[in-house]
Amino acid sequence: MTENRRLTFTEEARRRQIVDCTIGLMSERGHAGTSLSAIAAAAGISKAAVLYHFTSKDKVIEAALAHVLDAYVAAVSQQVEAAPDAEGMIVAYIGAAMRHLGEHPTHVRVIVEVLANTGAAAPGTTGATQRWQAVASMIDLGKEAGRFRDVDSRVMALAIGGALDGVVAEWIADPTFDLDAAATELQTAVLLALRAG
Amino acid sequence: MTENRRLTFTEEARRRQIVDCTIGLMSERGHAGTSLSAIAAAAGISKAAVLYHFTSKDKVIEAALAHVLDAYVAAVSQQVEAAPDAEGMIVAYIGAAMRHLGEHPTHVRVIVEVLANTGAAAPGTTGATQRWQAVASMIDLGKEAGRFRDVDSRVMALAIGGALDGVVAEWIADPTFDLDAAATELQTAVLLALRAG
DNA sequence: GTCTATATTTCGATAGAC
DNA sequence: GTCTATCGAAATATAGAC
Repeated sequence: MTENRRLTFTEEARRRQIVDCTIGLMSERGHAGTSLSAIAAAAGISKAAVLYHFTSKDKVIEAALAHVLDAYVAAVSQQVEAAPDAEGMIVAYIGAAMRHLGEHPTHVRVIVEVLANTGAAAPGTTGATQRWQAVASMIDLGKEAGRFRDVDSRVMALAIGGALDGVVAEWIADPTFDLDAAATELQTAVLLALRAG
Repeated sequence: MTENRRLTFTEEARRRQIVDCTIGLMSERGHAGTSLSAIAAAAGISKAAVLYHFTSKDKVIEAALAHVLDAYVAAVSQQVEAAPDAEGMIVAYIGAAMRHLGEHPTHVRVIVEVLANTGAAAPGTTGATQRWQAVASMIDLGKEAGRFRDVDSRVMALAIGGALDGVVAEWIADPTFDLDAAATELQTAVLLALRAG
């Protein structure tokens, strides 16, 4: 038993290590540009060693995508759930998303690819749909409470998500870009665009 | 002379044909996933034939990126220049951009990649920077005229560009999505977010 | 000037040593 | 159970036929 747990533990550590390296490479070259050899080299092991822990290259990519999305959803939902009303949720969402992406710059490009590929690369979970639906329901909440205009919540949710990506992508390209200030600016703008009256 | 012009003409036609096929493939698999063989097959010629007209695969990709960006800029700037004031320019920009992308769906993914790669794949022209600067100067114009709030025009320009991409990407994934209605919704939202008072 | 045939490298995956 | 050695396919690029 003790032996089993030790093996499982190191196995998980290896998988985690491989996934981390893969995310790093994907953030530089994109998923199609990330070769198995590159992953193996980055992890300091051989190609076949990678393919032992995962059955194919696609499985590695899949695991990396899942890890990135999970981290994003976890970081964001935690903040959103603590908000009292629709406006607070939107503000919390924008703030949490940008903070998370700022703390995990290698995740940004991967997230954008997941959304761009529209589930083709992440079979089962259509990341894009998941994301806009979460924001759309926040907007619907605000509409029901009479705080927001009668907007198309799907369109606005997609726009907010895209705006986030656009701003964060610029920060990736230019690290001197003030991400905190941008988050504040975005929060204000979105509320102005949504508010009733 | 006549012979020279004829040769140049067919040469240009070939290049154009190759570029068109490349854009189609890139829109499906992304730039790293688009192989020289696939391009050649799509164009109905051999790999080496492609490499005669362009010196390397990267040059083909580069030409495709340039073509897509040029078409985008041309379509948009034409509409924007006809607008009388800052608000009209913003509205025209959003409308023209979404109409253009709607008419050229294969360009969408390529444009997003250009921006995501931040010039790494398109040496010389940093597409992302070009794009936000154009919108930012429209916003600055509105600020000077006292029509817009004192926003950070760079942040807002990036957000607007990102919002466009997000909405259009959804339309690609779901063709039943009403792009015209979304454009109207976006125009309204952006003006609300920018307007002074 | 245009493209076929070929060379070289790198890819993802398997079989089998330890 | 873990990884080295190796395979066949597909990648890009070149050399030379027409």
